[in-house]
Amino acid sequence: MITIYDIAEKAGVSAMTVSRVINNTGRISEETRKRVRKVMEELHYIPNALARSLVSQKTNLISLLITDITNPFYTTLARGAEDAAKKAGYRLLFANSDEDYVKEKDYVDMILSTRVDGVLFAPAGDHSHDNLLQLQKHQIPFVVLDREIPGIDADVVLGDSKEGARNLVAHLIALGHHRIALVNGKQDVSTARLRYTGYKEAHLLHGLALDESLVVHLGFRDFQDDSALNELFQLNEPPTAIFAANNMLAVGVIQSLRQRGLQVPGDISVVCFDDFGPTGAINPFLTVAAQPAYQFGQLGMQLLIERIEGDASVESRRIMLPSELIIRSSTQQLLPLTT
Amino acid sequence: MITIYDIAEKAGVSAMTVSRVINNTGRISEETRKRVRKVMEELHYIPNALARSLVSQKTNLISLLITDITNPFYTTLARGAEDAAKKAGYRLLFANSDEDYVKEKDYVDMILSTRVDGVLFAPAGDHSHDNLLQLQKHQIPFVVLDREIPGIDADVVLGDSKEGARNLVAHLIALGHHRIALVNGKQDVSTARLRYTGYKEAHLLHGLALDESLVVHLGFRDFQDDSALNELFQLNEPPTAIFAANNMLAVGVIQSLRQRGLQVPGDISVVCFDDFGPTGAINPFLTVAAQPAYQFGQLGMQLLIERIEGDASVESRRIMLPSELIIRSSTQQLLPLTT
DNA sequence: TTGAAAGCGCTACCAT
DNA sequence: ATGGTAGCGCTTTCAA
Repeated sequence: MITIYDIAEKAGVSAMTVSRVINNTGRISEETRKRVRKVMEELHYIPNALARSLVSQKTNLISLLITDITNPFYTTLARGAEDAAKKAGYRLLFANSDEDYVKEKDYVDMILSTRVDGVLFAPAGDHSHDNLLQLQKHQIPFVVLDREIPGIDADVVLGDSKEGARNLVAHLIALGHHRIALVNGKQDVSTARLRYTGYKEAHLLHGLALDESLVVHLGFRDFQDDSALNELFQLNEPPTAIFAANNMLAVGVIQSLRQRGLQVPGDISVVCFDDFGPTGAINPFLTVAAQPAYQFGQLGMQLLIERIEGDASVESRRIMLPSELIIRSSTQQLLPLTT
Repeated sequence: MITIYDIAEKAGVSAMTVSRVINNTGRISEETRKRVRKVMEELHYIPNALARSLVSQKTNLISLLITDITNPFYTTLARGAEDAAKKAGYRLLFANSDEDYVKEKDYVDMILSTRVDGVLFAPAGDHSHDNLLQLQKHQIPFVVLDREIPGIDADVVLGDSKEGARNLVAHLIALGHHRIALVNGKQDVSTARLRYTGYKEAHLLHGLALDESLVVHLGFRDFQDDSALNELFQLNEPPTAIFAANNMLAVGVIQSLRQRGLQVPGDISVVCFDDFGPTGAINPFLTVAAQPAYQFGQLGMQLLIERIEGDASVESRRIMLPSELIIRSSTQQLLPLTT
């Protein structure tokens, strides 16, 4: 491996001078600079980031932890984060927790030993608390994304889950639906709780009675089989519309409905939180509350870099991004029953 | 920051003993081991991977370079790579070249200075040659994914583009289509070339004349506007079917057809290479040649780790994964014209 | 079973 | 404008 000493020797200067040329620090004569540069190129010299980081205590690495890399919401978010990181000269260390607290903990350990400069953290849920605390204890700056964790005071970029849910359900109510099922994520996730709240608020607001038998709690990725929907359709008065609390659940719901021979929106209307990314454009079908995923990543990264490079003692910031109600063809006016 | 010296002092041993406890090397009395372990926990000690790597010359980092993180083919591939890496104790340094040779070069420089143990490299195209050579020059093991690069001798995991294309086109021909357009990626990408070859072979095989005016060369992500399709529909005998050379192009094609008021498959059939990941299940619509994306990543990572840990002088391996023809509702029998 | 010394490749600090 | 020295946190090597 070529080191600055190899360069120094061949260029007839000291290692320090080479270091200065690499970092553009201190005063170096134009002539020396050129000579050193030339030798560096001849020897195909590449600075060793490891050594550099060890002494500078700065890795220029930021860890991005997401919960599901196959979910377009998170990949779009990742692009936003990546673009912002690159612009500021940071590399991304990538991790995927799979909505699993144990995997998440493993990654936190990795992150800690890697000495990243900061972490962009999309937590699996409330129990991520301990993992976040672990970061805090070791003074690693982080920004929380998408899900708020009770008891953790940190910069956070959130979507407005309550309002988005309210709009989605209000839209269904306006179409005449009053038996609206909610297929939700687990209640240890703030977004699931808030979407539930929004769902309830919309009912309240429009004078609709709540029926808890219409609410199904799954995990945001737990739509393995559709037995969970069985109860829904065995009710005396089954739902005429379903609100899926995120895009992955919506995929499961739609598949399940298809298997049951139910047409969307003919037999039942469906809405969900989150859009489907670029490939969703192939068939813009579902009525959704679309979150600005790219901005989640971009803004989060900006906040994080400010923390890293600026005054770390600034008060925590809380950014809430609105979602956009996009009405498509999965919802329609409820037709009067011909019973 | 807590170091092994802090631990050593508090435990009343030398730093070396602490190091041995951490790494489970050498012979240590059970008593000492326990004492050291206890102090490490009390002080919340986390080994510094930087320092460790600097001396061991091993980072346990593998860089995964893909061309498009919003493409489900690559995200599914990434999951495969991640799972295999994790199993073997490697972390993933993530990079996204955006099908851009310059971005790719920037990332290669980063990779080089980071001293990763290896690179899983999905190249932008033939001109990635120089970037790959750069890795070779610095003796970084790598495995090439998805696209073969002329002049680069390395392990490579490929899909069978030629056969997949042949099957897709043969399927269309069997349905009675004989005016089949190809909307392809750029010709500096091996998969685009091979899909073109497969397209031609299918024509040949089934005694169909080739018409170059039916072939449109875009980039795999360059479907900004649909003017490219104008010529296709101004032909005397416009196509009755379109073969999009990958999933992202298919999205563009479908959108464009919709804007032109053409029904798929009623007015025109569409097929493409690559499937659409989990969210595609919401509306399994397109007839595709689906590649085993997860396996691309998993196998590639396995090959890479073998290279890193095993005998680096083993001859290059070339794995070709078949694609699966999945017939869905975007293709139908060509109806006789009623002119 | 344990420890001391040297050094991985680089930069901060103090000299000149 | 340039160089020497020390040290970042760890492991390798040799010694006890």
